Amino acid sequence: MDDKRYDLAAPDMDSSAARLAQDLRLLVGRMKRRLREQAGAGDLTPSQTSVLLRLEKHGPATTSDLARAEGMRPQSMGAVISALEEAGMVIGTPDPADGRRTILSLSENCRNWMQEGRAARQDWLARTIHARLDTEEQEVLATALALLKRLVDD
Amino acid sequence: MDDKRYDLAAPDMDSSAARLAQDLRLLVGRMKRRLREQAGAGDLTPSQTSVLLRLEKHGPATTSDLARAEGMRPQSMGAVISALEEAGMVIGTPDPADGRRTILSLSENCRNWMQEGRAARQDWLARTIHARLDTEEQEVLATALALLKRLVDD
DNA sequence: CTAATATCAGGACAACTGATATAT
DNA sequence: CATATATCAGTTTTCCTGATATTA
Repeated sequence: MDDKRYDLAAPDMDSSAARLAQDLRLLVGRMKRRLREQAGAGDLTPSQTSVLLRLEKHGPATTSDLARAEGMRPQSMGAVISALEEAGMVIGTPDPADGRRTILSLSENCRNWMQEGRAARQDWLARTIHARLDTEEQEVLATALALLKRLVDD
Repeated sequence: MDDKRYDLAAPDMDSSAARLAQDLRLLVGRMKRRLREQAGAGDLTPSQTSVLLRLEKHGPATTSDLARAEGMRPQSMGAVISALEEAGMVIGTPDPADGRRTILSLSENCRNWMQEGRAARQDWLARTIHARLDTEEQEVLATALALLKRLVDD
């Protein structure tokens, strides 16, 4: 049914997947840079933001839990956590039931910070989505994100 | 309280924007890692792939042109180009009309390589989109990508 | 002289791998 | 002993900033 090859060099052929791939690749690169740009101005890095929102949503977790959830190595997540602990956003307490584990949870300061909306105001991406996309467009984005998850979740 | 999952982080902002932002941030991180993963031994990096596809689509360009198009600094693009020149994929010739410029174009080898479909077969992302998303879903993705461009272009 | 192009040099960041100590 | 957690140390990648030479 599909004897067509994925031939990027033939513009006359229906290669919407290839075009989508290129657009997506470009978008990921730009988004990555944009997020990092914003991180310098007092914001948190994307990884840090993601961790805080995850802890807020799902409750306390260990470094390994978070690494699995974000799809990165425990060592890499360890560095993210260290930065958050240093910033006083996250507190680690030993698990009484398992001496290997350290349970990470949001600090009181961090909760206040979030409740005051400072997290949201400093969240460039959320701010921009809110400002630039209307409700209907946000729905399209939500649908597309679900599709994109299929691509990266193996 | 569980109903206020997202409200904690954004009491004065549309909660769906915050959730979308988190999902998108997570996706970008995972996609970035996925793309790098796939760039194995003889494969190209995402930036390199993007440059080749752009040259193929829009014709010869200078380092600065490409940097502008991809949203990065000329120095950064210079490194990408150097790698592609080293790999024999891209050739630079001086602009006779402007001594500052070097016009970059695809090498004969690179064109053959693309026409043989090897570029596409090595394009994990295009392959995966084709395999995992049907036509309708690809349209949703295309629409969403247009929206996302609005967020990063500015 | 000012602006654009390209490149050299050095740095920051976020991920990686490998090795190790400790607890289950 | 085998497995899981966490961390230390070093590396890689990809982008960045700053400075400089050259040409328009």
